Amino acid sequence: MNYWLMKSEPDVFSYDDLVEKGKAEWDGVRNHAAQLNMKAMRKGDLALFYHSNIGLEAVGIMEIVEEAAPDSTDETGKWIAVHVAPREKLAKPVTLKTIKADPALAGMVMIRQSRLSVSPLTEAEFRHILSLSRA
DNA sequence: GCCAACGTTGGC
DNA sequence: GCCAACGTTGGC
Repeated sequence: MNYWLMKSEPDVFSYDDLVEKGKAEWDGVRNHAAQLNMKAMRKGDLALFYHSNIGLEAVGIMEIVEEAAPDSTDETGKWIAVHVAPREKLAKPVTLKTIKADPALAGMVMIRQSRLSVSPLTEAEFRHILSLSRA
């Protein structure tokens, strides 16, 4: 089982939008590093949903329910997307500020490479963020 | 194949 | 609104 962090601007697509839809294609990713991460995703993997630009916080957990397949919004046939479903909304969002201030999370790929929209998390990082959301 | 110019992302 | 990081494009 692998863990991931996926960013979306909430005014475009928020965690609540995902809850409302029940399941959604994570489309529109046009970055090779992010694409590689999505190709490595397996059914059952868990991902944190992070709100970028507005909110700047991890807000919920989702599950990868379908592995990489052609992105329906892509006409070139070059890009893939996965499908995700909501699992659990965090009791308390974990802000970027909190993440940055926590030495246990200093190694997060998202922190090192802030522009990457899909990044891996270690199991320890994933669990640590969940514990912060309950604090 | 290099690199300058330019565009985009995302935090501040 | 600004700027750093970084990916892409295009001239050479």
